[in-house]
Amino acid sequence: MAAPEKKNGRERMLDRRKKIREAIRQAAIDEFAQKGLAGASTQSIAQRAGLTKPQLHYYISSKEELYEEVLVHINDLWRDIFIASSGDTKDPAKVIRDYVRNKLEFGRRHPNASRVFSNEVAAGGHYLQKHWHSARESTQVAAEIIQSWVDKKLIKPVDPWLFQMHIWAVTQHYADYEAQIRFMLQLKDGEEIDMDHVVDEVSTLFLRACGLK
Amino acid sequence: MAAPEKKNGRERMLDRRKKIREAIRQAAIDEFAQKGLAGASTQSIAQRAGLTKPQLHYYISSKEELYEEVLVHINDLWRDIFIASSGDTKDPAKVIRDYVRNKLEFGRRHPNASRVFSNEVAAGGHYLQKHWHSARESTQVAAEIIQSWVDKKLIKPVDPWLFQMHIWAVTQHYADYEAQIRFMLQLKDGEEIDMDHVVDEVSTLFLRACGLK
DNA sequence: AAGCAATCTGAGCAATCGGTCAAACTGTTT
DNA sequence: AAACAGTTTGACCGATTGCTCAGATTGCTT
Repeated sequence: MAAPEKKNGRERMLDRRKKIREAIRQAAIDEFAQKGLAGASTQSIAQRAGLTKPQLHYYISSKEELYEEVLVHINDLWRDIFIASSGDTKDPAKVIRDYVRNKLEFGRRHPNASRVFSNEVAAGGHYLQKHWHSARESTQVAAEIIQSWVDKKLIKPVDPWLFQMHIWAVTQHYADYEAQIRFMLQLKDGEEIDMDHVVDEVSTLFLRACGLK
Repeated sequence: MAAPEKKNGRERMLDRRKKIREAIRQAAIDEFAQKGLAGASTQSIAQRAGLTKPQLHYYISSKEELYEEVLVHINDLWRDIFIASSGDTKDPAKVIRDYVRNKLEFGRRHPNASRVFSNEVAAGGHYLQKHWHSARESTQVAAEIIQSWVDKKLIKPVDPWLFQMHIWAVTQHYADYEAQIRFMLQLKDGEEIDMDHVVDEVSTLFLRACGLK
C-alpha cells in the first residue's frame, strides 16, 4: 500500500496554487493583449481567471508586477526559438527557413502573448529592460553566425543586425496584425490563412535577400 | 481702407476653433499612442492640449468619437504617401526604393500617429472598417502593378499581396519599435539611427527578393 | 476534536473614470 | 448699452479604478 500516487495534503495544496497562478497568467495575457497595461483592469483579469477581485489580489501583489511577471514569462517562451537555438549552423538556408517557420508557428500558437510583447516593446520596453540582456546574448550570437556566413561568402553581404530584425519584423507581423492580413487576402469569416504558403513566401523573401535562391 | 487682411469677428472665431481642434487631435494622438484607447483618459488629453476637461468635452462628443476621428485623420495622411509614391510605374526598382524611403520617412516624422494606427490594426481594426475600402483600393492597384511586373518578367515571381505586406511590415517596424532597434544597434542615449543605412538595407532586401539586385 | 495555516469573501477605501450642467464670462454685432 | 452666440468654468453625477482588511471558511495535521 502507501501508493506513491496518493499525494499528501501539502502537495495537493501546492498543485492547486500552481494551477491558479497559471490561470491568472493566461487571463492576464489575454486582458493585456486586448487593453494594454493602462487599460487592463484587475476586475476583468480576475473574471477571466474565474476568481473574485480580492481573491486575485491574494495571489498577486499589484497589476504592474503581474504585468512584469507576464512579460518575463513570454520572454522565456521566446528564448527557445531564437536563431541561435538551431543546432547546425553550417547550412544558412536551413537555419533561416527553420527560424522563419518556428517563429511563424509560435505566433500562431501564442497570438496574445505575442501581442503583449510587441505592445510593450512599442511602448518603449521599460518593463523589459532588466531582462533584455538575455535577449541581447541571443541576438549577439545570431549576428556572429550571420557575419561568419558573409565572411565565408556563403551568403551575399547583409547587415547582420538589421537582417535579423527584418525577419523578426515580418514574422511578427503575421502574429500581431491578423486583421490586416485577413483584409489584404480578402478572407471570409471562416477561412483560414494558408500558412504553408506564407512560410514559403517569407522564406523565399529572406533567402533571395542573401542570395540563396 | 477696409484692408482685407483685417479679419472680421466670425473669421477669427473660426480660426481659433480650428487651432484648438488641431491641438486636441495632436494631444489625442500622443495619448492614444502611449495608453491605447482603453487606457487613454480625456482628462489627460485635455491637459496635453492645454484645456480643462469640460472644455475638451465642449469640442468633442466622446472619447470614442475622438479616437475614430484621429484614425481617419491618420488614414488620410497615409493616403497622401501612397499617391505621392506612385509616379512612373515602369521602373520597379525605382518604385520600390521610393516607396521604402517614403514610408520610412513618414514613420520618422509621425511616430505617434504611426503607433496609434498599428495598435488599432493589431486590435482588430474595428474602428477602421468603415474606411478600409479606400485602403483596399490602393493595395488593389499596387497588387496589379506588381503582378504586371511579374507577367512582363521584370521581376521574379512573388505573391503581390504578401510582397506588399512584407514591405509594410518591415518599414512599419522602424516606426513602431524604436526601442528594439536602439537596443539591437546598441545606441547610446543621444545617438541617432542611421536612416540612410536603413533605407539602403531595406531597399536591398526587397530588391533582391524580386531579383532586381 | 482541537488547532492551525491557507484561502476566500463582502464591504469599503480614496482616486479616477467619462461625461453633464447651470451659471458665469467672453467678444462681436446691433 | 443692450443683445447675443460662443465659450469657459467649477461643481457634480454614477460608475469603475487598484487595492485593503477584518472576519468567515476551508482543508489538512495533530
